[in-house]
Amino acid sequence: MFPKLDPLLHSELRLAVISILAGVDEADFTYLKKQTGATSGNLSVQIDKLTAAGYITVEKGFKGKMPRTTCRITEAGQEAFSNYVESLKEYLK
Amino acid sequence: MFPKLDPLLHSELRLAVISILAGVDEADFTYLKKQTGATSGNLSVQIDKLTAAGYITVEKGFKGKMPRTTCRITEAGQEAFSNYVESLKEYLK
DNA sequence: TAAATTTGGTTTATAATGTAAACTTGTTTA
DNA sequence: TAAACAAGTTTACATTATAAACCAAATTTA
Repeated sequence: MFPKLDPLLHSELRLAVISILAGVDEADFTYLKKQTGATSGNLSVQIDKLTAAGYITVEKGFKGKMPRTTCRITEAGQEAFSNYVESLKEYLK
Repeated sequence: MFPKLDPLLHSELRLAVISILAGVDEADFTYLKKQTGATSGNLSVQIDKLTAAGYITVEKGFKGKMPRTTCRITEAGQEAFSNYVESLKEYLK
């Protein structure tokens, strides 16, 4: 009856990050931080977890002289997100 | 942009419990356990939390000689649930 | 140009949470 | 009457989330 919810996505901040990334080509750390209102530390940790799960990829580079961390959702991430949404619907109706 | 999700409802088991209770007049412990597939311990703890939050009420009685715990959702619980659903939608689109 | 501040993060320590295992109390069955 | 079962509760542990502290490089300010 109630499907299991992917614990990696069932987290407020990680869900917000995936939700943002699902809608754009890429987003950098600073942008994600602004949009989510998260602290840097929390965001950093959650990005690591999503990366470890293979849901996003992280590319580190520079924008001028300043470091820049760019995130993208992967195919696996897109699928996990859509599965999560479908599962969640069972709980909301 | 991303509304805060009620942490009391953003939990797989508590959400399942509220989801069930939102759709029925009342449900007892055993029924909730079967429907959710949770262990008794986990269910007991989560019911306590929902009760402490005022989202459900618990009535203890007997069915014959056996103890029976009956749960109902409160007005506050109904409202919290519907708020939660609305908030969550912001994350899913 | 040296000191202070800001940017863009990471690491780590702690608090909060979730969960299973163990326990309790009473009942039914062999 | 002993063993098994029902209906939970308590407790201990593992996981998770989060903030605070930290770091390095760049930028601004005095």
